[in-house]
Amino acid sequence: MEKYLSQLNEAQLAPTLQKDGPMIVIAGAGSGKTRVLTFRIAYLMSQGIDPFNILALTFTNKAAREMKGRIASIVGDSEAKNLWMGTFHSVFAKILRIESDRLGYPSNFTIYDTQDSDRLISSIIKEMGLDKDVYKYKQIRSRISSYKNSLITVKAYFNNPELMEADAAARRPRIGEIYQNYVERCFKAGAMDFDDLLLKTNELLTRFPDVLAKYQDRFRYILVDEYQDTNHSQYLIVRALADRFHNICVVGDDAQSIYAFRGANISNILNFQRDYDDVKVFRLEQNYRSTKNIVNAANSVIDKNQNKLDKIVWTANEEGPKIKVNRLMTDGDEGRYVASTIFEAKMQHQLQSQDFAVLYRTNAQSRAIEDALRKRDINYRIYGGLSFYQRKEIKDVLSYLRLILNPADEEALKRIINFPARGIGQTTLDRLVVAANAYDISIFDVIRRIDELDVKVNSGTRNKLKDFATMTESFQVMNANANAFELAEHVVKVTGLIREFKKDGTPEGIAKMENIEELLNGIKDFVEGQVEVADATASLSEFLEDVALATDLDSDKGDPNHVALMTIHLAKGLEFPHVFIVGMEEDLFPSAMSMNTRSELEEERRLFYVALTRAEKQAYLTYTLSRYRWGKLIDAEPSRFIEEIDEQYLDVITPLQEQRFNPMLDASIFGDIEPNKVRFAKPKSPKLQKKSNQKKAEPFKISTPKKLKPVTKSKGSSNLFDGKLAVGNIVNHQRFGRGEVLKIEGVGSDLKAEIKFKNGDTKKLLLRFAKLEILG
DNA sequence: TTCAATATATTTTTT
DNA sequence: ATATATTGAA
Repeated sequence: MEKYLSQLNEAQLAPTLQKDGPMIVIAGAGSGKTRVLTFRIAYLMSQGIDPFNILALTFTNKAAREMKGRIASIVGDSEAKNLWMGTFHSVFAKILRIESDRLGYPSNFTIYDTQDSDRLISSIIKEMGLDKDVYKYKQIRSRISSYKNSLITVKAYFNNPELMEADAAARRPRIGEIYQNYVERCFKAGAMDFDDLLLKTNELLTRFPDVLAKYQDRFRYILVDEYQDTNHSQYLIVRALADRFHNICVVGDDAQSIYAFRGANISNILNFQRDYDDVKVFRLEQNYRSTKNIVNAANSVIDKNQNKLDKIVWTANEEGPKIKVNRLMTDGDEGRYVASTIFEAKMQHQLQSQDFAVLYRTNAQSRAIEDALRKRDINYRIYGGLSFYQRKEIKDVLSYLRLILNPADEEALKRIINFPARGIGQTTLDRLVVAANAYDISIFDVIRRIDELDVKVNSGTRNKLKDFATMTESFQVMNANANAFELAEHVVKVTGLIREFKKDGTPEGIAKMENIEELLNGIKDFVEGQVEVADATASLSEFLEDVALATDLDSDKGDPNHVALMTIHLAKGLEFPHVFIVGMEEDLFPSAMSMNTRSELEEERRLFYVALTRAEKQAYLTYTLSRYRWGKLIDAEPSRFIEEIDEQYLDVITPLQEQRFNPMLDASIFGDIEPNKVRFAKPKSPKLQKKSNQKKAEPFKISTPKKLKPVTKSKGSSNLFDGKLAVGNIVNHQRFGRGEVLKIEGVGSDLKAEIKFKNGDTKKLLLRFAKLEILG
């Protein structure tokens, strides 16, 4: 153990050796917090703490796996195996299965994913005869989710006039009823959604003191990673479990809190010290990951946030190159720029694909990057997005398996009762649902007992339904004797799923076939890794649980030497030598939907902070002048976050690159500029200059060479330094509208104008970025 | 009931 | 642009 502890610095050592009592570790980006957690657990065990008594909650299953592996290498496999380690969802799903009968759930309850929830909510809205344009299922789902995460049960909802009034005021007075129906239907289907896994755990611990006592006694030492991203429901679970021994260690960084949108409550970490007496506070402020340039640049950004804990992240690493900022014409160019830069960097610096990551705000942005990388023959992998297990064909197979385990699972049944087509259409299904609700039994039970119930279906359909039930029951029989792989293989054959995709013959159909094969292989691997599980049913149920809670990050398939493409959210906790952050544009990053309140904007800024601090050696920022969104070419403006970085850390690249990546540079831009349509540019550095009148340009028209003038030449007359803009001018801004110039200040690239807009807002705009039009 | 054509929404992030 | 949902004809 000593040998390992010597790897830690003083700041890391202190929390590692703090054995008992409540403690918080405020850990800056790249400061080695995972190390501290790992060694602390190993240290606890070396001090004689039984691994059965340690609970470690992580943000992803992958993080848990890796940490467990590292602990195993210190204390040995057999000991490490007994640790309780995983995400909140996976750990408490396991506990809920053990204690399910207390809550009236079957132990093999289904876990509904978001799609299942959406479908159920949609059908409830339909059954209730509500207008689906008023009651949008996604909004309802997120509403229900936030109720659950705040522990507002249906009963609590109806006891809370404020909530009901708020929903009524939003012209959706029947949300409560939808909520109630949704909860009842989930219960009837023996299903829990993601939020239920936490909510029901809370219910379990509150309603049954003996259960609480049991787990309090078991989990004598609790560690929570990424504490800044816990929601209220998770907070209460942790507090309840830690209430007896107070051996609670939370680790996190308020500057990296990026999940408020799904209920994470940053005050959990900000207020931790109030929750317990004698909280020991540790700070890890030395960054081991990134260069000085990156650390300082990130600090200069996060400094703009008001709501934060005091912390100074610093590094002893080398200065490193500046952050490269590059402007491109379109998202296609952006992709090509990224691909070429990676290509060249690999050549010049002997780097590998795995040394690079491309991070973006939204999944939709991966497309252009992907295309460019593929053209350059650079290995890449897209993380997140539509995960493997969410693909239609995979969900269909899984639905059959789910139905075998839990015949009450309504969403699984609805998915596959007529796929492959067996003549059971919507009308029939609607009648079955009505009957199921009327008799208060599951749809599957309606089908099984169709002859004794009053259901209006003709005899042909009746037989088809019976065939379906018989088939499913035969699978159930098989499940008792076969392992999950044998069963899945059998199901895929007997149901005709394989045949369905084979006869398709299209490339898509073939891809689906391959996906199903991959799924079967995955099940096979899983079964082989589970040899010690004697009960075959257990293996299927565990597989389904793993699948339901799996993150795309968790699987490590394929060639590991690839460029990683992912959203910034997914990149949290990861690091790469070279990181591209693309789409640095207003309305995209920060997202148009997150600019309404200060706290939303601060979360976006934290997100940018997370993105920057992923980079070890070199960060690149790119933005475009226009980008395809909703299939249309939309003008873009550089993100405010670029100008929030202290300029000394930036290296703005010349727009000459533009011509290289897009020879179709539109030359007409400055030709048809209207006399008083003037734009302003940073005078000494034309690099960040933004052209106006993008809409008039025809990006796909190939210009004649003589029109291909360097961008910098034409700008003379439109340059601010010609003294065109003065205090008192009336200007028009693309987004803020008309306004009056109150003040001009700053020099060089810092030249700013304070403008009072007609909506009453006064804003200070950096002229290098602002797209202004002088009206008089 | 099924298939094909048309309409509609989607793009904020995820366990 | 694309995927899904809805509608209408066979």
